[in-house]
Amino acid sequence: MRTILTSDEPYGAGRSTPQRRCIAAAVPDRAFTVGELAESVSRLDPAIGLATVYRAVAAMERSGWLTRVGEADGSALYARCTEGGHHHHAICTECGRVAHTPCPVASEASAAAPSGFRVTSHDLTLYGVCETCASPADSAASASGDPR
Amino acid sequence: MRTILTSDEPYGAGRSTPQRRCIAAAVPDRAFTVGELAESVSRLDPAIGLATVYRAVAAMERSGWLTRVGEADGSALYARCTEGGHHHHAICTECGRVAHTPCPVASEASAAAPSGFRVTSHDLTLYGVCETCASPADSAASASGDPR
DNA sequence: ATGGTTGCAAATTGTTTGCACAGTA
DNA sequence: TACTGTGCAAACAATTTGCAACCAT
Repeated sequence: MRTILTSDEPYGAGRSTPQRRCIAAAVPDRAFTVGELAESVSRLDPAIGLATVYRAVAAMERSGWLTRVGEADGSALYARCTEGGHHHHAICTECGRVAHTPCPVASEASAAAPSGFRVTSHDLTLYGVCETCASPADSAASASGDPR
Repeated sequence: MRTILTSDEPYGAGRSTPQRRCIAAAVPDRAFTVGELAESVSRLDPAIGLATVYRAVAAMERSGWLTRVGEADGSALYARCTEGGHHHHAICTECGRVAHTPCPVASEASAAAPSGFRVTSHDLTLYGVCETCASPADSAASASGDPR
């Protein structure tokens, strides 16, 4: 259902406009909120409005180029996710790096759920500290602002 | 950490006022949003304001009498949860009934998480249809409005 | 030309907070 | 009496939407 996209097609849906190209270029390699992305975008081109970023993120998510991976405080967290298939995300609370993790629910929780309860969907997100951020000597790890 | 409370102490913290007693009485035996609760409360006593309900829910949650069990659309879902220990919730999308389910994460996902990633917390909520709502002949099952 | 895209501002929604007053302990 | 709780309205933050001008196709 999700297509692997090349860097030439930022998000295989909709038109390619300078704004969207700029927004796609500003997408970091970690989890981020739309607000954070808008801030980066604003540094590249102050004329691009917040609403445009929101709409672009929606389009990117619709096409599968971006995935909603969780939420920090009151805002949604997004990240690039080229992985296919059903899986979950492990988000480092220090630097925002996102790792994939297999789904333990299908086998365990479904069976563990109350008898008669048919699980139709579930949400699972792991929060923690990644290996890089755990290394004491690694102070240069935390790229920019951290989610949560 | 969580105390088992008797029905005499709606939420073992703070004062007992007519409003809070009313709000506690309006808490349904299923998952609900603060908005839904406020509506029920309003039927019992139209003079009670929305802010008061929010503050009461916050107090109830603080004392452990209520637990945040998930979220529907943009709003938080709460429910009474007397269970102790670490566990998760299975919420019926038809009637809102909440069931407890053991946590499959500690054992599975942590081990499955990328090496070096130290999981500090996680969120897991199962959505589905409960046994009662699955029974075709059971139309009287869905109590009132349903979450989600 | 045609319909998706953008900016801006205004509107929504869920939730919180400031303040003066009322009521519990 | 000393606070905590209440009501109401205003404040807030995240996100969405209406609309007119624009521009990629």
